[in-house]
Amino acid sequence: MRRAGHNRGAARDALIDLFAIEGCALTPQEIEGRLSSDRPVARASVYRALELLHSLRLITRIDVGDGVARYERAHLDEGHDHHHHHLLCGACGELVGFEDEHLEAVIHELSGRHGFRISEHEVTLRGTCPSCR
Amino acid sequence: MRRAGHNRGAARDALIDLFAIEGCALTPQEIEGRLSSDRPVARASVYRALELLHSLRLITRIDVGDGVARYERAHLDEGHDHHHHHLLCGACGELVGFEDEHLEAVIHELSGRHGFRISEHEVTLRGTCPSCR
DNA sequence: GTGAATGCAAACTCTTTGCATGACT
DNA sequence: AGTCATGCAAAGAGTTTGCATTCAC
Repeated sequence: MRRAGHNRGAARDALIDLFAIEGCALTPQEIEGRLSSDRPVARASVYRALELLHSLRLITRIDVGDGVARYERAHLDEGHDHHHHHLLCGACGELVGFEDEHLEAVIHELSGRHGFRISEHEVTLRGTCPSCR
Repeated sequence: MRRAGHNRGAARDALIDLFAIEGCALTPQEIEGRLSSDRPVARASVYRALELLHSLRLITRIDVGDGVARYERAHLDEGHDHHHHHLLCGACGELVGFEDEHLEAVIHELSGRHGFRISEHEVTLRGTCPSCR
């Protein structure tokens, strides 16, 4: 499916496998670490593969404001849309995903009202997780 | 009002003045540029003042995913809450703010349902602005 | 006068790029 | 064989930190 003019290679394969397993957001560092325990992958290859997958809309980039990028697979499976957003704990840094169809509905409705043609949206809630309260 | 144990200085004064004028998100680079046309302010002082104001909750940090931080004054005035979110044009990079009380209501309602105590939230819509269509 | 804020410059981290090597088709 | 992905190392950008100086109280 990604034979949209791109070959496969060790780094890309490994990245795809990782995203198939891991559902939520990962930083490039985490990705490099996980991959290197199996077969070492150069940092540059991680970034290049991430860029490619992102441009093909197979992964989503998330930025919670700590200066590092995070990526997770795009949840665009036909039928049930597993699109989700994130809760970030300011104390321990835990990042968890959540879905809310009401929120999606409001954003979708909103999208028609500002002259922009909206293609993506991102919602981040910050606070304190149950364990850190 | 920010005599919460902090003195004033040229850099902080200038930053506060700037945020009083400029309502929407600015990057540290933009801030340094604007301030330097008046009285030069060192980059380090910009970052330090931003950190301070942010820790005092007087400004908000926004990250739209392009690798640079943005800050704008916190719209927490009593009475009318001018809290807003952002539309980002992927083509020209323009960033504009919008308010939507319906969206706020949904997020507020949502906040009680995940065990987290939510203190902030951030919504970014990405797409194409009218001029870039 | 004392302590805190500022400026300068160097250090650090994350990310990107150039170029040669190696792999996939 | 030819093309494209990978690895390594160096470059680039944004941000942070150390230390001496200057300013605010």
